[in-house]
Amino acid sequence: MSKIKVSSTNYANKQLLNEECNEVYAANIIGGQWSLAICCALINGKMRFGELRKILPTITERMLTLQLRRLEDNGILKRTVYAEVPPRVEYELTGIGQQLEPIIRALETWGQAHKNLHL
Amino acid sequence: MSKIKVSSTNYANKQLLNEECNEVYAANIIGGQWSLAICCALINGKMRFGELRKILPTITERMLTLQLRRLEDNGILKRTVYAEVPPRVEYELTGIGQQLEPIIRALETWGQAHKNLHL
DNA sequence: TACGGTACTATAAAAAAGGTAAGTAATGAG
DNA sequence: CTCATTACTTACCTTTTTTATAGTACCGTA
Repeated sequence: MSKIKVSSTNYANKQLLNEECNEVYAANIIGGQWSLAICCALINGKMRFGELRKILPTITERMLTLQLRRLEDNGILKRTVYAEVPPRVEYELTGIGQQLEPIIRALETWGQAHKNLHL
Repeated sequence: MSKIKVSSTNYANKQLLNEECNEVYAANIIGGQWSLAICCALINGKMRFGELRKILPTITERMLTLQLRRLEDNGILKRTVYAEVPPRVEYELTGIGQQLEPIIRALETWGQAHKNLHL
């Protein structure tokens, strides 16, 4: 995750799919390696950066920051900075972010069913 | 998409998430650039390779093949080869593949809502 | 014999995503 | 003054995903 190259075929293809298929558009928004896990963690309420890091023990700080920024840019979560030292930053789902919950639950159920099939 | 390096941290992280979160596991299965679009196309019934290619005009044959193989390996779709010349191959969703439909619809609705917010 | 249609495969390269390691700022505690 | 704490940032590197381009087998038709 970093800068995208707007001149690439890949970029053009993504744009095209995003325009034509809202489900692909949605999948792209929640589609980073850690995005869904982060959303899932925030379903139960706000959390600090460090708490998220504990819940996702193997994520690097860089990745956590990047994914949080992307989710924030996409309006999925809200970031609140408290002017304290040491700093305190809280993350919480926005309205549209909370509307992901039924989708997450459905994916969870489907994933479980799929796993059972492939035992 | 090709061989994965089982010794990479990335691979380990994915495995871990897949084990712990069924929703992430599910997202990984339907999470290629074209996978959802392919599933979507197949919701209305079986299709041939060439038909899929027409629906996704900018996909390369290689990508279409790779994604179809992956979906097949994951039991999302079934591939039927007819011993004819020129060859004919049909793809259709399996049972678990069809169970994706409500999820796709939900993603579609959510995607639309999200787009409206960001106009 | 050359050609067309279908569903691929092989190889290489580009682009995107993810990981490693180190550093930063501000402040209060010791 | 030094250290610990928190939430990052930066530069660089590896892995994974996607794209580009060319080529294959088969057989019936012209």
